[in-house]
Amino acid sequence: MSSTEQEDVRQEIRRGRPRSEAVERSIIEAVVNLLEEGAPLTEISIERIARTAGVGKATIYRRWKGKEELLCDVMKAIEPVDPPLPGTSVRDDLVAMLESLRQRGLAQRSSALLHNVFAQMKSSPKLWDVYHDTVVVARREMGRELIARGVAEGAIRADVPIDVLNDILVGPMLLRTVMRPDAELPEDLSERLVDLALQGLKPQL
Amino acid sequence: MSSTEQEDVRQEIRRGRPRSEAVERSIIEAVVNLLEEGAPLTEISIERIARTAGVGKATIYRRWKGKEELLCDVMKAIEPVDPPLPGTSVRDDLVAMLESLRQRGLAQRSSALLHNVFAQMKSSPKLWDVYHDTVVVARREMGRELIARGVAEGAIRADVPIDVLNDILVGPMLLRTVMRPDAELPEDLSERLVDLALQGLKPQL
Amino acid sequence: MSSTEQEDVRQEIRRGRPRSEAVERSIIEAVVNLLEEGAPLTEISIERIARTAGVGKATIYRRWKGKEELLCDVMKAIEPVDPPLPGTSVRDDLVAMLESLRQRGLAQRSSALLHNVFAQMKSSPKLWDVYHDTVVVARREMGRELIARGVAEGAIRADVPIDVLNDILVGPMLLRTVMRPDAELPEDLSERLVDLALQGLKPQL
Amino acid sequence: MSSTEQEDVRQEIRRGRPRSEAVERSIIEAVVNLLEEGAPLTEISIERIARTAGVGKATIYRRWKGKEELLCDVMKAIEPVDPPLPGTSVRDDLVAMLESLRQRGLAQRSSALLHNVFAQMKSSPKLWDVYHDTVVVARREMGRELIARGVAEGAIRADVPIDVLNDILVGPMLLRTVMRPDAELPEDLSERLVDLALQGLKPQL
DNA sequence: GCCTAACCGAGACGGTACGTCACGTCTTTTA
DNA sequence: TAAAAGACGTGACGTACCGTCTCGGTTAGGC
Repeated sequence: MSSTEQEDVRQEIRRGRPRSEAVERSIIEAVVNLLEEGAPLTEISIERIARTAGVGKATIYRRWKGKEELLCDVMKAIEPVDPPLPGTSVRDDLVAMLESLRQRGLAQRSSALLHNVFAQMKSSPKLWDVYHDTVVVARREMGRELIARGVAEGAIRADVPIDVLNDILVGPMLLRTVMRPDAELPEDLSERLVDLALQGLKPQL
Repeated sequence: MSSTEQEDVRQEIRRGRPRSEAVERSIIEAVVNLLEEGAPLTEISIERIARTAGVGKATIYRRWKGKEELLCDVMKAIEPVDPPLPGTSVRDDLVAMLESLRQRGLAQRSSALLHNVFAQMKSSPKLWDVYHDTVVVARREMGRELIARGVAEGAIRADVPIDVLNDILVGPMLLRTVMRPDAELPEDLSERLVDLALQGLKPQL
Repeated sequence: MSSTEQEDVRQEIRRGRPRSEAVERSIIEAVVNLLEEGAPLTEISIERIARTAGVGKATIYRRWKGKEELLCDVMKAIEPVDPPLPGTSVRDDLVAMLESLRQRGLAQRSSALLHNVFAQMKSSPKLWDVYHDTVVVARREMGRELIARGVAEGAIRADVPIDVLNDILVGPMLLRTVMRPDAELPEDLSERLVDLALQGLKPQL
Repeated sequence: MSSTEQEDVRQEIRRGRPRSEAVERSIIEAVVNLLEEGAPLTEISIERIARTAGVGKATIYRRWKGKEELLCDVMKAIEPVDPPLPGTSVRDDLVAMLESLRQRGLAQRSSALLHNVFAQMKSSPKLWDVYHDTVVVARREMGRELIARGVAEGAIRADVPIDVLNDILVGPMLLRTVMRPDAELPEDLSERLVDLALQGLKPQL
């Protein structure tokens, strides 16, 4: 199901030969393969995708309006699902949330595929927007709920807007994974960042 | 001065007609104008730049190897210089550092030019790398020195690697300016972020 | 009745839903309409015909092998029948034969439909061939019989092959109508051409 | 020199790299080769021409607006020049004029190239028009002058419009060569047609 | 005051990809 | 089984840029 027609759920009787799902899959798979070969986004032309997928160009344009829309669907196909939170304590859940970000960062470095998508997803504004609207916003919502729980439990101060608190927790890890692709990501990084955020940077007594 | 020939400083006797600096300027200015008109990076073709600048294509290729290299020089031309730190205290300097980031974020939203460059600078890896190597790294160095001073003065705990501390301070503001272009950036944001980072998120006694 | 299945007259028991004759008519009518709108043959695609006729493409391909065969049937549908000869004299019959050619020429100029078909029937060799084999050859046969009668009656010299005589009579009118679409076709042209051909171009005593 | 820019004779200073005549030649030659291989006009796509000529598509479109204009220039390149008239007598000149038409007809049958061009030149109205305007009209003018001379010399009757006389002479041969490609063209055909036209079809005393 | 080399604008050149259209075949549902 | 609808692989269309390559014409230093 392409992103352009998601709203087509209404029971319009689709006439004529139905679109082949196999074709849809092979197109997305072709993009994934090209990405895995390390091809930069600019070199992944629609014509090459069609050739790789063994598909006509028109078949691609019938489903997506352009390369960007197609890539959005590809991204959705690759994007891993966030793991459930342990739920033992607010602090542990915060650590788990950051840990999933760290894992994603590691995945980017190990998998040629993810690396390519993320490193160059900065490419198109639309692609970035979709990523932002689906992944980022969803995760932010998760963070907000978590922090609200912490505030209610008295573990987190109540005199600061939740969004600011969220940024303070998520920002550092995101800075490391997205903007500093060369930085190390030690195993205990999530714990340290959460604890530092909670306790502050001032010397402890 | 183009990035491709910086090493050409050695006193090779350049014969023939020297390259016109006016041409160089008008090319960069053309890109800036196109960017200001809101044209997405993909639509800014070399041919269009040449047309806008009233210049032959070869004249561009004589100076830069491609669009990316040209854009790197354009970026250098528009990138504002960081303001000096007040130096009154480590806390004030940290606030000033974050404040310069916040100003940049505001500029991106107000100036069509900066907005375009940044929002889509995620475009090309090379462009990103140049930005990273020149601007980001430079600013990180500034942060590192600042924090080192804070540690020496006893204002910041010494048991955490400086890079981690830096990320904790810079990350939240960067998250707000770069990755959440829709978020508000209140005037006292820098102060609040610094203070929160220093004091921690736990409820204060 | 399509040209591809003319030999299908034998009483093969046709099973399943019978082909709709109305569909057949509406397809040919669609072509005629498009032709009347002045569309050049190249722009009359099978898809457009199907759309105009409100018919599936397959329904067309089930009946004709391609556009040319379809057009042949269309041509048969619009080609007017030759009027009968008066039979009063050989000379009058020759005039009547040429007159029917002249009428056709005038029709081409007045009717957008005929004009289009003829002016560009030069299009496809197959279409031309069909026209030649059905219309031209048939008319030639008519001319041959007429001239043979004239020779038998002593009105036409017997020392020249009939085909040559036929060409001498028909050629000038055809040249005017087909190859010189701008030329005038005065009412007495047929008479004058026949008389000139009979009497010769030399000055009369 | 392409047909689209013939009027560019005015001494405009041509700037930029001049168009290569070799390229121009190789394009036309490519079309000629494809025609000689017997490819029907419809199968001779611009892309195939470009491929055969080892040339970019844009290079073709830079010179000609489309396939038709290109074919017009190709036709000019193939079209043989009419031989000079003997001038001994009006009758001999008329025979020579018809003979050149007959030769052209024979050439069409022998050379795969000419055959293809003429047999399918009926293709495009534009191509036909160009042929008409350059070749046909020119030849008609030749015929008109010839006949006017005959009338002045008293060899041809003066009471008939020259154009009609011309059609009576040229029509039969044209009918044979263009519209009846299967007909025989005996060596003495030109003489016989001229003599028959002059003397008339009535039995001679 | 030439000479010559490199510059400059313009634009032609062989390519590649674009997004659209039509081809003729196929695969659905509905009749 | 036919019919309407429309998806499918194919391939041409005409356009836009790519990066390279000529052109005629400038514009400097070195002779």
